[in-house]
Amino acid sequence: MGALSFNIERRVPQSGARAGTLTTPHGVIRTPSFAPVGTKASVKGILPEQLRELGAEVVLANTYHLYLQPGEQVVEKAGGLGKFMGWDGPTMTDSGGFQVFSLGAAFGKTISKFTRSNLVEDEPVAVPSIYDEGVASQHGQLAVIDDEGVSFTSHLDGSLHRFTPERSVEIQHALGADIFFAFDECTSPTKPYAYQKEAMDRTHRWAERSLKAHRQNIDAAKKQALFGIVQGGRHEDLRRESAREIVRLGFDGIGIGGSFSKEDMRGALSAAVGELPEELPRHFLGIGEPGDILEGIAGGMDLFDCVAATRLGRHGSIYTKRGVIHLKSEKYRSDFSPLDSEVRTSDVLTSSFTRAYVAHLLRSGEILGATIASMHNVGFILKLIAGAREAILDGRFDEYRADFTTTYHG
RNA sequence: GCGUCGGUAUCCAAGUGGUUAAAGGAUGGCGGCUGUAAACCGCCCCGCUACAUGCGUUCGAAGGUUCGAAUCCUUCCCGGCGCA
Repeated sequence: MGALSFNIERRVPQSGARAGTLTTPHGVIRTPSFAPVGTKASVKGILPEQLRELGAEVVLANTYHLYLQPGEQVVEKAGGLGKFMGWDGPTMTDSGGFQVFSLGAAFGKTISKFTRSNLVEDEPVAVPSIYDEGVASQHGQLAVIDDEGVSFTSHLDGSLHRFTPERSVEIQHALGADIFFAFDECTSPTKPYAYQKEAMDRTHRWAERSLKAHRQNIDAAKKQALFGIVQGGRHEDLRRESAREIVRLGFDGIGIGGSFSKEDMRGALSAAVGELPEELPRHFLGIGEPGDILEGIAGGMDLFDCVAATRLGRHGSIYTKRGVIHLKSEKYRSDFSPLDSEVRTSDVLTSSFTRAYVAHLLRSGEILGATIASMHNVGFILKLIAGAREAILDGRFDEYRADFTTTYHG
């Protein structure tokens, strides 16, 4: 089944890195590849045409967000996600599983995709007043999990909603992305082992139900590919078990999910990847920062997505060959050098702007500042990953990675 | 000239006798952000410092009343408005 064909062109034996092509109904993705995140059918601040020019080959949107607004029927009527947003290339949708985490266990906490090294829950953080009187305050979060699915309180208006694996598949069929993900539970790394195991088992049951729901829709199954998500937190035994189970179920591809601390990422990844067959495409969900992407590639991952590039840019931080710099910092006020003098991100799009100019735009609230910085960052990541692909094909990935990490400090 | 309202920290702006170095914004400084609750969030922002329930200096200026004043009184300076 499935509408995907994955072809690995070259492997780097020692590191596990590989380069290939993933063919979807809407075009080819040359892997390893990075999908800019367009949660609400918009990569914030960047036009689809510009994304293409920056080198993007696939974008990822979100089920929870599009279900709430504008509603999946609207996207379906528009002709699917790609048509709706004016992007004619391959698309992906995430299942809403991450929102189970960010609106649930992580709600009002400082934990996120990554946590600080000490895996102790931080003090709750102030949440916007809109939630004060909603259902949320009764249990301190906007998502509550049971074995069947998850009940959500909309972060927009407080209304109550429910996702099950079947419902998530149904919505994602309507959204119509080339690749979509099974509804999973992303756990907080602060939860104990027993809970990680419980949540992982639940994710496996949900995975099976997702697959079943997907296969029942013959039309959708012909056009769309479904990826299962490996969980298991930071525990390598659970990661192995999860990977085996997800592989056994027979998905079109594998996503590696979870929230962990920096130190755990490598171990969790390699434990999972060790159980994966070569021929399935592997997506590292929510990763990442430049160094993490290279580590993921070295660990055998093919696909990445991350909000960091756009969010950091919008917030005033940009990637440079030396690391992230905070453009709004005083020292760039009169810095008329290019955003990154050492890396040509996209020659025509952002390279002509100076740090001082973009800093000015950002400071003064001009939306063009967010756009330029976001484009710069997305271009930086896409360039980094395209370079990695070339390096793999040329058999010099290790040098490429070493070269990058010795100068990049982030 | 007369009347009237007003002059508060970088800016805007609360406060009108007593936990007041002085609410709240904004600007500014620093930090954070990894399947987007995020064009957002946190900390700092009179000076000095041993960064503390410390010292010093502040609310147009100068005097005064009071145990105590940004807050009350007097005069002066500056600004808005009205009338001549």
